[in-house]
Amino acid sequence: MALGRTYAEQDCSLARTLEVVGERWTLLVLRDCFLGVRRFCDIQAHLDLPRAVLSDRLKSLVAAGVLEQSGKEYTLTARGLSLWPAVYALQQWGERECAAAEGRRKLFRHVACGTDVDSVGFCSSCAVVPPVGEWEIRPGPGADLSLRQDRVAQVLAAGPHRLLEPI
Amino acid sequence: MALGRTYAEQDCSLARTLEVVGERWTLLVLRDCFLGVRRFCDIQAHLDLPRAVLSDRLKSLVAAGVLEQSGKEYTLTARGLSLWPAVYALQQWGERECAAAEGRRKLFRHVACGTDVDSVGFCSSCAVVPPVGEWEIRPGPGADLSLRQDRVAQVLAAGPHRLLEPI
DNA sequence: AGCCGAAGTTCATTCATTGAACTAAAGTCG
DNA sequence: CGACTTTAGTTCAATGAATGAACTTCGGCT
Repeated sequence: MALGRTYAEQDCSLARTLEVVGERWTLLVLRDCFLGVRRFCDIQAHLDLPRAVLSDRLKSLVAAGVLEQSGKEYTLTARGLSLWPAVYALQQWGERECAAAEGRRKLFRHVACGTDVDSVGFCSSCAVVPPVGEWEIRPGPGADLSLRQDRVAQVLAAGPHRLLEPI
Repeated sequence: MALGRTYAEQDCSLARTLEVVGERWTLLVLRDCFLGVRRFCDIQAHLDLPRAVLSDRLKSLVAAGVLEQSGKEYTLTARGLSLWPAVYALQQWGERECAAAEGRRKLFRHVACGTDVDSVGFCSSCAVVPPVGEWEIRPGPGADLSLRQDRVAQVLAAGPHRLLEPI
C-alpha cells in the first residue's frame, strides 16, 4: 500500500487529493482538459508523455470521477471542474516564482467584462471569482511560441481561447 | 531528461511549479512545514515516509529556495509561504470531494477575529484573505484522532494550533 | 478491399521508491 | 566523565513505476 500511488493511512484531506491528482503528469493532463483538449492524441502530442502513462492516468481519473469518457472524448465532470482553483493557484506560483525573463507566459481574463483576473482568480471589476467557463487564456509577453508545434499549442498561440471550449 | 523529476520543455508555468513541488511526498512535507513542523524526525514520524526520500525532498526544496535550513530546522522561505493558497486549495478539494462521513477533518479560522475562512481562504468578517501566519487549524467532526500517535498528530489533536507556530 | 490515423496495448530497459540496516553527532543521565 | 539515547541522516538490495519503441485494433475514407 505505502508504495506507489497511495499515501499511508493519514487523516488528511491533502493526502486524499494527492491520491487522485498527485501522480506524475496527472495535473498537466487535467490542465489540458481545462484548456478544452478532449482527445487522447492531442493530449499526448501536447504533453509529449508516453502513451502508456496517459492511458493509465485517464483511466484513473475516470475511475475517480474527475473525468468522464464518452466515445473518444474525455471531459471534466463537476468534480473535476472544482479542481480549477487548485490548478490555477499552482500555475500562478510558477508564473511568479519561476518567471520567464520577459514576463508572464499566460494571461487570464474574465470574458464577461474583459478584465484580467488576479492571482487568486478574482475579477476586480465584477467583484467575483468567475466560473472557469468564463475565463479566457492568451499568450503573455513571456510566452515562447516556438517551443511546441502541436495542434493545441497552435490554437493557444493563435490568440485568446476560452477555457473548456473544445480544441 | 524527460524522465524523473522534470517535465520536457513546455512553455508552461504549471510544469515549472510541478518540477519543484510535484514529486511524491513533496506537498505533504510542505504541509507539515506550514503546520510548524521543523525537524527531520518529526516530519518523518508524522508522514511515515522513508528517511532517504525525506532527505532527498528536503534537499531539493532548500535548493529551490522553498525551504531554508538553519542547523537542524527547516522553515519556509517567502517563496515557500506563497505556496499556501495552492496547498489550501488542494486540501479543500479533498475535504469536499473525498469527505469523511462525519464531516470536515480539519477546520481553519482567522485568529484575529475568530471567523472560519471559506474554501478559498477568505475571511468574511474581515473581508480579506489573511496571511497564513494568522490562520489557526483545529480538528473537525470528521477527524480520526486515533489514526496517528506521533508528536505532530498529538499537538494537532489537542486543540487549535496556529499555523507556522513551531511544533 | 485497401489505406490511414486515432487510440490504445505490450514489453524490455531505466529510473525512483521502499524499508531495513548502518553511521555519526549531539544531548541526557547516573 | 562515560554510557546510553535520540536525532539526523547515508547506503543498499529489492520492488514498483516511467520511458520509448514496436505492435494491435478500430473506425472512417476512397
